[in-house]
Amino acid sequence: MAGEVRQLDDRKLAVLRAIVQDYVGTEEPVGSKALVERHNLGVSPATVRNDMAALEEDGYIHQPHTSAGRIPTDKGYRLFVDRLAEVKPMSAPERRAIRHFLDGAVDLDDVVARTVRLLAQLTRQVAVVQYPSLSRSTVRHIELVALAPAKVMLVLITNTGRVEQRLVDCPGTVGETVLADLRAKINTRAVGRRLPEVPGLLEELPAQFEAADRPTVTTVLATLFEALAEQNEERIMLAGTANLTRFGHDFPLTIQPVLEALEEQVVLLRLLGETADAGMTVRIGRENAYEGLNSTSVVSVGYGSGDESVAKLGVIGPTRMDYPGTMGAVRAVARYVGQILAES
Amino acid sequence: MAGEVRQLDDRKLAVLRAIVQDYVGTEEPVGSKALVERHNLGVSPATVRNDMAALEEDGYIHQPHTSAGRIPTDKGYRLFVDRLAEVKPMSAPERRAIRHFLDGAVDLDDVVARTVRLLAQLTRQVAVVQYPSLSRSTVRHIELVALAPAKVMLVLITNTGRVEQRLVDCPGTVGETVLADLRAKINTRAVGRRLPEVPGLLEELPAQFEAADRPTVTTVLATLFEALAEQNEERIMLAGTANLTRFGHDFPLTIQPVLEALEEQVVLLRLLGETADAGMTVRIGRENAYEGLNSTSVVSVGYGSGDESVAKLGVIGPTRMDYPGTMGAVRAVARYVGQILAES
DNA sequence: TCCTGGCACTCGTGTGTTCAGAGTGCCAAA
DNA sequence: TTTGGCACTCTGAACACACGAGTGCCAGGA
Repeated sequence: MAGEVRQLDDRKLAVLRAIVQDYVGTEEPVGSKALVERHNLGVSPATVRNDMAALEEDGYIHQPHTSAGRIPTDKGYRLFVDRLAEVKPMSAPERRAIRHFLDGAVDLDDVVARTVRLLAQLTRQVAVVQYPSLSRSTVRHIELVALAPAKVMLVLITNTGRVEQRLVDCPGTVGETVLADLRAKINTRAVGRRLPEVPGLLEELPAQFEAADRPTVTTVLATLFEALAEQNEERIMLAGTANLTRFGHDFPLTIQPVLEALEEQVVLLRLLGETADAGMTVRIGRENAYEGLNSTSVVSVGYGSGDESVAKLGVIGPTRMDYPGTMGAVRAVARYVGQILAES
Repeated sequence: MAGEVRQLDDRKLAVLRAIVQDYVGTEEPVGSKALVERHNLGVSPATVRNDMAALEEDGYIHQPHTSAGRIPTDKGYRLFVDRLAEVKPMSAPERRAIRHFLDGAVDLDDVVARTVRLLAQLTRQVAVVQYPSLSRSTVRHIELVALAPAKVMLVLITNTGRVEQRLVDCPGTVGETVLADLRAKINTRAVGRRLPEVPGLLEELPAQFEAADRPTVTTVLATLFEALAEQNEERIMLAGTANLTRFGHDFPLTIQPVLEALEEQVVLLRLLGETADAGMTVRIGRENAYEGLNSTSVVSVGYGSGDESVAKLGVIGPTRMDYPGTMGAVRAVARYVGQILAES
């Protein structure tokens, strides 16, 4: 009886669902009596108590102390998300509002900024949006500008509207004609290609220049390759940290590690990096690798201009969050951002 | 006796200084007895009590409740900052560390990112750094790139290393020769000039082109002027919000409005905007216009590559902060950032 | 076999009381 | 003008206590 993996019957699942819903709503441990009052389960409190005892034995719920109500555990939320919750679709007016808000954006920075604010507002939690990644995007244009005799500004423009610039210190003076030639040759080969492929396509380029110019060419190319490869420079935008204070006064001390985690771009990038490419990822409590986020859940999803995702976005909230609503909002926002990016 | 503006004698000032120092250190109201024990004032507690009564009557300190110690008021901190505190210079090792940390930066973004983290760490408070403003900087180069027959990418590079790009939709097809001509003419006139002067210098440019090309030229120029004038797009970087939790548990509820204020770029920009151009600005408690920051102090200062400041930076902390230390750190960091910018 | 009502038990929370300590204000004396 | 003394105030901690919510278990019934 004990320890065995028990097949939970429908009513036990219904009880768990009810517990999660009530606890998310009230933020207070929920007892058997209150449960049968608010949900018409068709059974008496005593029956529910038996089910609760079973659920607790299996680790889905937990009692803070004897004679208190029950609280879902991470495992309980996991079951809820996997089998009991439906993603709650946004209402038509909400969808219109999202659409309208994002349509006002003027450039990539603005799209990301608006997205993250929107997400924070919709979910009333902390929102995170990763800038479209370089590695999946393609080259729209590469520009070389002579700033000084031996200084060249390199500008890389991608199809997602992202611009990277690098200052190149050349070994010698750079002639304008050489620069023009190089610019033309690079663009002919690279435009429209994905960033990671570009280095391979430009390898034979130095050989086409006179020996005297080759050091310059290789220097410029080296910097370009660096810029192309620099995936870890991926930026992230954050909003809604003020919502942390709403997390409830039951664990206000835990707010500090969360704030610390949010300041570490690396942590956030890794967090989003763990998102599956397709579908939505929900990491609950201790499922998160970073221990500062052990009492939070992360809902994240990829978004992109076409079928493929070029970056991730998500929200971070207490494990006790409204999963269906949050997942609905995250999915809807990701979808619309993708559309916006595809249009521009 | 009462209500009159009283000239505070030296000992009263010493008492106020001692109160501020102790309160900042202990975060607890400070009483007369503890005061004479920790600072050798050469008088008895009773005397100090008399002085305290006078200071309270004049509004420099305040009692949370009868029979509690005294706490400095905003006015008290103001007097302390204006007349009693010396900016505490950084030690030589600290200065070296600052220098070394900032020297590692590779581009403007990195300089700002490092600066803000450094400042947050040094002061253990929330740090804010404004990107070097466009209006004070000068044009290093303006580049025009044809992306498509009727699409031009405009890139503006300033002497502070900042890059602004704009996508221009032209009324008709743009010839490469026209573009080259325009690029040359713009750069001849604009390079080295301050951004606000540039529009005036380019006004007569359309007249130098053939009638057929004028719509394109004016469109490009209009976008350029927009980019030049866009001062409110000034960006800000933030770090150290986790330090808010250290603010002390005496007003943990006030953390929310502060977080909200920090999320509003507009608020932060206005905050820094109020900084005097020369010298350091300290805004204490209710001196801050934004009411969410009524229980915080803002220490800010301008920084720049030369003599003039091109942007501001600062820290936000509880009114009960270590003013001499904070001011020293802010000043030192601003100075070194200025140097870094001047070198690059 | 499963559900239900009843009952005794546990334990956290909120309330009221007490007590010690810190700090003050005031006064008279030096 | 400073000082020591003294009575007074008030907060915060510690403690006791009652209340109530919630549980586990058991015996009886469908």
